Amino acid sequence: MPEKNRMSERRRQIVQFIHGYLREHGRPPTVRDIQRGVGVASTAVVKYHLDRLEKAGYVERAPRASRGLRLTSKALSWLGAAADEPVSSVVRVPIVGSIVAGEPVTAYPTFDADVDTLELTRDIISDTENVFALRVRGDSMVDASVHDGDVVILRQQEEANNGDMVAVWLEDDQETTLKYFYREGRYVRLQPANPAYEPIIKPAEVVRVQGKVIAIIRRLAA
Amino acid sequence: MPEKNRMSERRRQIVQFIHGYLREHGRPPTVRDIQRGVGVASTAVVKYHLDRLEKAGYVERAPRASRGLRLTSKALSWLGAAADEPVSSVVRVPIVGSIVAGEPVTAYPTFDADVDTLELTRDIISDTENVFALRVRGDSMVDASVHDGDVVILRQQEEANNGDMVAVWLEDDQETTLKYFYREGRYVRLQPANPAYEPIIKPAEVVRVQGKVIAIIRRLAA
DNA sequence: GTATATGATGAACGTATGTTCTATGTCAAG
DNA sequence: CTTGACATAGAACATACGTTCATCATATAC
Repeated sequence: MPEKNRMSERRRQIVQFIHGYLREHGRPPTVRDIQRGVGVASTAVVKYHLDRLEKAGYVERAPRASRGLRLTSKALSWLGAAADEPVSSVVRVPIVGSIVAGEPVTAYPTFDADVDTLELTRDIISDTENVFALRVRGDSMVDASVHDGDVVILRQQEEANNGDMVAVWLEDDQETTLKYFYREGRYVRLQPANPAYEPIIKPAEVVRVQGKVIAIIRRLAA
Repeated sequence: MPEKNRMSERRRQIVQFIHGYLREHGRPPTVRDIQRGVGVASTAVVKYHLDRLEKAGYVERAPRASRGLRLTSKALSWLGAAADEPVSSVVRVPIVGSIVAGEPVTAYPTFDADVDTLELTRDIISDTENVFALRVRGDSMVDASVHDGDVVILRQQEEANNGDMVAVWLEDDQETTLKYFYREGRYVRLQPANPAYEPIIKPAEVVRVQGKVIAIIRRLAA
């Protein structure tokens, strides 16, 4: 079976060329620049790969604008070109996956090349140690306060204080959920943000805190 | 006596616009972008000033190439722009104020020095035109989906499409609120995100859209 | 006055450039 | 063998965009 995350050599070539051209000329290349740069005979080939790269989130484009091309942070980190950005209060955070009912959050990963990343600034997260992001998928662990498609930023930790919003793995239900955390003796009360929902009360030993939510970002259709 | 190094206001405008455009879009502007940006009626005017600027060593151009334009270090230092800041994906957005019941959102401000700003990355907002941020204060216009302390990112616009989340000023109630927008004939239905709340229905003429919400950021206690 | 430089206008013109369409070859899955 | 993704080619099209030109107004210098 073909590796799912393998990006074709041609695509890597193109991203690399764009990056080089940008550094050299101070403007993005045209489709035909890329065509010559990577050595293909048709502009349609370039267009084809740019479409794929855009869909994969490596490139953003301004339709019909000449040189309307920009590399995303994902592409830059993919190139290992993070050295591009100097000082900057920009922080790159890995998106380790999605919250899906039935699966635990995977262990905090090393910075693999093709881990999806999210760029944030220190205006949003002040500290970057052990910070990671999760994309919320589906409604299973969601109440009115967190929606499908939201990105939650978490700091990895096993303990939580009362009132913290945490991602927890429930051993017995075999699922991850986002809730407010309250310790009550040998039990843990998991309180949905929406007061209309009933709290979940579990023995402490089946509740595994995976991380504490430090920010929630919701992007609406632009 | 006119100073020898005095550069016309128009020229300063143009250099400034190029610099801003570059930071926002990651590519140089076209002649027509500049034309609109500085408000002249003919592309020939832009060409004229670009020729002068090139001769004076403020810009370099690649003849006949679209967006074949780059600012020299001379231009950058002239602008007081700290050296050659590489095109960054960081965007600074003004926080124009808070949403408070009883007050309209102030008009979109010019970029004053002492406006509070928020740094975001393009991973969060892709476009920066007319984007501003509001801090949500109090609960008066809030439902379960937006909380006190949240920051909402908006693009300023007077119209809205059905389903957009917008900030609207209600003439008769004299207050601003965040709701989903639905046009229904001569009326507008303002739908809270929380289905448990009742929609507000108003005649279209008392509903003034102030901007469309493109992102919501909630920071929890670190 | 007559010059001369500066700044602006509107209308072209030519080509650079993104996009679309049709067609072809390869390769793995069924 | 057929089917369907993937990659490529070539040609044509529509328009985005740099450029040129003729014209006009307003200064300052001679």
